[in-house]
Amino acid sequence: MEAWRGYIDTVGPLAAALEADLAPFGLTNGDYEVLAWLSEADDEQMRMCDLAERLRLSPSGLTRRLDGLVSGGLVERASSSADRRVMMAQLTRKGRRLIETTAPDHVESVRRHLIDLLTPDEIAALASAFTKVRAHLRYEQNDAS
Amino acid sequence: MEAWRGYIDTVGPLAAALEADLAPFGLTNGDYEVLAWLSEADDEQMRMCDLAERLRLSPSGLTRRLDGLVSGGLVERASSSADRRVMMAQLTRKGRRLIETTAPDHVESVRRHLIDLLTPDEIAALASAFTKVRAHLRYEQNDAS
DNA sequence: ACCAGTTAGTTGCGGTAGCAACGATTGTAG
DNA sequence: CTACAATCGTTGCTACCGCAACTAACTGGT
Repeated sequence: MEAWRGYIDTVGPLAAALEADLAPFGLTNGDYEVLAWLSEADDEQMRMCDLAERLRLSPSGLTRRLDGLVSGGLVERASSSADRRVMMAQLTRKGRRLIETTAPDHVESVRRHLIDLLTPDEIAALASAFTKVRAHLRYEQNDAS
Repeated sequence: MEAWRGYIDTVGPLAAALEADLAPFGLTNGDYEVLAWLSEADDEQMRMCDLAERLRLSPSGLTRRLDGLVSGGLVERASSSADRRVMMAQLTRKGRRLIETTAPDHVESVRRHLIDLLTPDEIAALASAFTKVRAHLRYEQNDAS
């Protein structure tokens, strides 16, 4: 049970530390995640609803997060020709440049604050543990339907 | 690095699942934590600033969180006789009853969603890992001062 | 071809939290 | 003793996010 209290006291501050490292680039953790997913997607674009699922955001949350990125010129909205309901979030050239310069720094930040502090065994245990927890959460979710 | 992505995708939903289990009692995770800390404190009361630190909340955040608990009759504000600047958050009888009935359920919820899914080795690795990360975060924080 | 049901995205609203500013009190030096 | 600094809590402001409601568009059965 002290593992639980340790978890509680670590998760928040860890996220805050990563966010602080990202601040010089003018990005929040959430913004970074958007750009990272888009940069890995085909044609550097994704449907809003797919993106929302990836980011574990509600549709409205994603709409507003994208508003910020659009006004910053990092992402563009483009309507799909195949389905006129869907809006594609499309990475701009500026957005691509920013994520490319930011990513190495962010990866280094994650290493410094987390990965490099742990033994390979601990990292494997973490990965295994979170996989199990996630599987259980998904199971419960489907169970309710 | 897939450990990291797993972490990201697990932390949020896990907190949401615990919050959902707490909802029938009319409590959020944050409210529960306030009551839990107060119930363990001497005289079931704590100074606002000490409580804010424990909860990793800013002073203003705690003020408003307490507003909610006070209007729900679970906590009272009491001024300190020793130092007229400080306000004590004091658990009420109603608050004590609620935390006493809620706590077993919450502990069971944490077990079900997390602890019982893992091997003892994994739990130990988690505890060890978070302790290291927390120590490193504190070190950096002091370094900046 | 049409209508019910589903899906996609946006908007209004409420709840929560951080920062900066403030008032009040206490501690510390000179 | 008095001035200056530090501490404690609250409030205004802003930002973020989820839910519910809404519009628009697609889908499937008849």
